Amino acid sequence: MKYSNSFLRTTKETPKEAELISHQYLLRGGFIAPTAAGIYTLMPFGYRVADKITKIIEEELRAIGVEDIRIPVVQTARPWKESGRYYEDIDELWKIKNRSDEDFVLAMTGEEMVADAAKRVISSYKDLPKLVGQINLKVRDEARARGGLLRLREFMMQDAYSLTKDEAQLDEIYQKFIDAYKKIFERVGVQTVVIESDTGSMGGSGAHEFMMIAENGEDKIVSDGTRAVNAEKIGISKEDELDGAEAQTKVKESFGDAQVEFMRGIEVGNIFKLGTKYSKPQKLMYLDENNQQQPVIMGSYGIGVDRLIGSIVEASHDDKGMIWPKNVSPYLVHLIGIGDGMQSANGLYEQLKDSGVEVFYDDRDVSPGEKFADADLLGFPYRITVSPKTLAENSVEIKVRNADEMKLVSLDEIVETVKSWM
RNA sequence: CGGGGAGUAGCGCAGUUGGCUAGCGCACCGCGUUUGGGACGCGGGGGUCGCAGGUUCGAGUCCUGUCUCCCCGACCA
Repeated sequence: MKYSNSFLRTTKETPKEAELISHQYLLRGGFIAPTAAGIYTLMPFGYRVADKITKIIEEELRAIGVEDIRIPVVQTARPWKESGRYYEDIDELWKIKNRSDEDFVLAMTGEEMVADAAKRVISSYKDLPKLVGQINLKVRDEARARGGLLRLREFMMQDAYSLTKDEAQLDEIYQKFIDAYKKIFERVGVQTVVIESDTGSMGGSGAHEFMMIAENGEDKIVSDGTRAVNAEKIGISKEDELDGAEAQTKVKESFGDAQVEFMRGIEVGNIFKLGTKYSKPQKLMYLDENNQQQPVIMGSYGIGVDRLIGSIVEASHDDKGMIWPKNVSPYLVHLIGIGDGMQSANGLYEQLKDSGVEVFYDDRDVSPGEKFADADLLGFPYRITVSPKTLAENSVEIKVRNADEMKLVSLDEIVETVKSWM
């Protein structure tokens, strides 16, 4: 893509609404366009990152046997009334009506819909286990959206569901998801820890969260080095309570005399052992080996895709801009032409494109400084500069975004060199 | 939902005790000069000052109401 053709405008100044560095850079780099609190239009670069994350997630989940489905974003309230959650006064649940005054809810999660659909499929223990999932919009009427992409009212989320006959089968699948999630976060370049968490309004017998440790994360984590829990789970919620006697007692109950430390984190994934919380009231049953009706045991597994984008930037940036991990960067190469180097840059752009390289080409007639500043802000892994200076050596200059050195590579070898990065 | 802050051009901001044609920087358009770290000159375009009502000869400025956005907290599948 050429800069001059792209739906892109970067800004030098930081929009005043942005406090967090990820929010600032994503706005300045034109990755997102705000529309309302917590609701953004994903611009081309933002879309490309989301797309890459999506593909990585799909690959890893298909590898453990998850089958793709699509759950409605506009959901009839009937199953929600069956499960009881419709009446539970969940503030985040966005309730709407159609023109005939019938009740619907927007997709806060998909448990009810999956349980409902599963009734068409499951009748015997021989039908279990089953794994289904999707990557689709979620809508939650959050009391307070914040931090750019870190807490949204509408967002893309991967949510998968397991249907099993008993706890043993659930445990086995639960562990598969933990392993798959670890691979996903590793591939997108985010370091996470798995912690024990509260089940919240999801209900069920257990839950874990994947936390990216970050100073400005919303969640508080208590860890003794071998085991970590969400502070919420052991009844600690306020920051200033952490050193208090009450908090110390709660820590002791959970950790004994072990030395603990407090950390903050961003929750990028969350998994639940739902048990029969949905299957019982919604009557999702199967017939066991002894011809007895049993409720299906469910689990659910989610990753916030948009939040992950924000988290990656929080974790990977410098004072000039973002630093995208190769696997999720909008483009691999940021090509810059300077002065009389433009002609050759045009040619190189076509060559790279023809070779299947994801290359973004700054073909604008603006000063070199502006192009370099944009390249730093946008943060693609490799910058290639073609200028009279490099052409005098019959070469181009390569700079890796997260390293200081630059080096010259001859024009004859540059395409092959770039291909070796793919 | 409680507390705090803010709405003036796409973005960042100024606008005195109410006063004349509402300004500045960036961005944008035209011409020219520039070309390795956000260049320069000259000339331009763009505003119902969040919205509604009120006070006044006169409101961006004062009063009332209302909407929206941001930050802290509560909450958080």
